[in-house]
Amino acid sequence: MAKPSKADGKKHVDCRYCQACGGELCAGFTPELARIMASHNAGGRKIKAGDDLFGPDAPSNAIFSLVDGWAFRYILTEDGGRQILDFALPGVVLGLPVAGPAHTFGAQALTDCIACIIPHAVLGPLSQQHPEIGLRLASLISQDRSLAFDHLTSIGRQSARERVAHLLLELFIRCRAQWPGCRTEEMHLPLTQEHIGDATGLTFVHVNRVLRELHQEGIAEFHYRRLRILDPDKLVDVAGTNRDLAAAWLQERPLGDKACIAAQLHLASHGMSAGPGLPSSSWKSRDMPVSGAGRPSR
Amino acid sequence: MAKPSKADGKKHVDCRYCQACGGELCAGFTPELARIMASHNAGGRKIKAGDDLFGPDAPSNAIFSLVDGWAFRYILTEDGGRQILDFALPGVVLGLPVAGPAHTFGAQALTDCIACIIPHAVLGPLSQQHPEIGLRLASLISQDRSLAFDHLTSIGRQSARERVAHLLLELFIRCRAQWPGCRTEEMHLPLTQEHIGDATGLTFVHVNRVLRELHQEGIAEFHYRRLRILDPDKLVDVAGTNRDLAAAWLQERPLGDKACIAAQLHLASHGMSAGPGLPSSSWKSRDMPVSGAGRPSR
DNA sequence: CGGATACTTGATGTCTCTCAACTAGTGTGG
DNA sequence: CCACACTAGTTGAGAGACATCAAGTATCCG
Repeated sequence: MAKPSKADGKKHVDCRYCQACGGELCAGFTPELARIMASHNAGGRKIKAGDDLFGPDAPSNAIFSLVDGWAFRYILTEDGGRQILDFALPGVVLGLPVAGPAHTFGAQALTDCIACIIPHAVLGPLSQQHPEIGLRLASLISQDRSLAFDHLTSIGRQSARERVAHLLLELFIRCRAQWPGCRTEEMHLPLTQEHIGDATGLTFVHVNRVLRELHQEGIAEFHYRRLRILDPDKLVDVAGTNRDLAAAWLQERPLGDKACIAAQLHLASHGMSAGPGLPSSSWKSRDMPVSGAGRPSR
Repeated sequence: MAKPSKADGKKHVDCRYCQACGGELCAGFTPELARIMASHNAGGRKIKAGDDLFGPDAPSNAIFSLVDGWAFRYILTEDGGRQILDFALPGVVLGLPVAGPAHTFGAQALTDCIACIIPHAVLGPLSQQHPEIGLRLASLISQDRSLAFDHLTSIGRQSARERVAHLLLELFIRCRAQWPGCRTEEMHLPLTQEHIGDATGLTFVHVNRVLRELHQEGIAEFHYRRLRILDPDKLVDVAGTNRDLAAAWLQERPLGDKACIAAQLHLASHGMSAGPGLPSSSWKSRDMPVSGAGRPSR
């Protein structure tokens, strides 16, 4: 994935191999436009797990399209707390232009990452020639916003138990949408319980207790970066997720009702992928793309 | 404001009188483009206080630019709860295109409202001819997102006291940015304590207790839809707001530091407006634009 | 294998919710 | 201009969810 084009020293990411192009920034663009986007790519930067893609006070001057790896966006509070705003899977576009001169949030890599960087400066002229870019950006930010609204509702109106279930389900569904070839109910989730706490507005101690509960009840298990969905139906139930939100997560693939989500998960666990399945050997390399931390075990 | 152009029966809003054009959708557009936008306006719809501009399950097929009045976006949870996502002042654009076919949220009028409606169907072709529209939309949604991120952080990481102070401060600052002529520390805020609760993830009972506290401590007072900032500095302090967020609220008008916010508020209370002040008689009509509920008293 | 990180568990405290009754303010219709 | 009904706000008591503090154990990774 994201093989460097031509020479290794050359920093351009070859969009033909860019996972990000599957679903996000360049999706649906003509090959010509995709090529143009690639030519404006300032570099396929590698970011190590734990490092910031950009800090909370960094100027907002470029688009980061996450080609490979996991990341999250966060805000630091004045009293030393951290709120995780959302998690970013490959294909997600971070660091979109904002109103002010700087972001109010930062983005940090959870695993080693590769990001495709397009300076804002080229966006204006580029979108003049290719108007679809503006609308594409609007659509991407709109997805961010939907997710943010969803988290807001979860944190504001759900119990700890529901919030944690909600987050696990969200990440599981997004993962499956991202890697359709992955046909297992067990996945690598490069988070700590502290990340879950910071995303759900809880302490990691309490997250731990909630996870124990969910495990004891046979609903889901999360332990040292491995997530197992034990009972999809119950999980959907506890998460209190409505079908619309799930549909939004699945991006352009609306579901009929809640049962459908569970059905999807069942399909997953029973190895009956909906789309044309990838060879089973390939899920590993796609699910755990780049980092050492991304390895299932060793 | 928003006088119907030409005949009263004709539904078009004359953009020359549209407050919304001051800061949002059409801001910075050439007069020609503004005229084109106006010509695509499907009608200046009036919505009564308490009615939905669009419901949570309504198809997402048009842009609602709020010309006059207050509104809020919300999500209803499965267990009958409501989460208010954000409040919309005149100029805000609601109902932007989303990824899926329907919104996952609804929008409800707090006061009588006038909205300018532009069908999504015309956006594609229009943005082909006028590429700046796409980027403008992206920028507007990005502002939504910033606000959502901010609320997320407040709900996830602040105490009840801080959350309420934070919301009051946000609304106060946004109001002042909206109506620069308004030079008083007392304003009309068409909310109930229940709205505040639903926005901050608290019960209205607890909101009430927090408001009593803030009042007793001489920080702020909110009572029957009137907000009074008693001590701007303390309020900023309690809200735990950092300058970046405040700058984002003030849209394109970044502040130096926290003291600046307080300074702004002081200016407000002392009648020293920064910009070219409006005649003092005009603030009333601008602050309480349309509705009966919007009247200071009678 | 050893240090560092992540996870686990218990005891205790507190913030916020729930339930319930009551009061104040608003707006309508006479 | 007043009375009434309705909505919004107020207050108290008690319970529960979650945080905090503190000490331990498991897992990872070099």
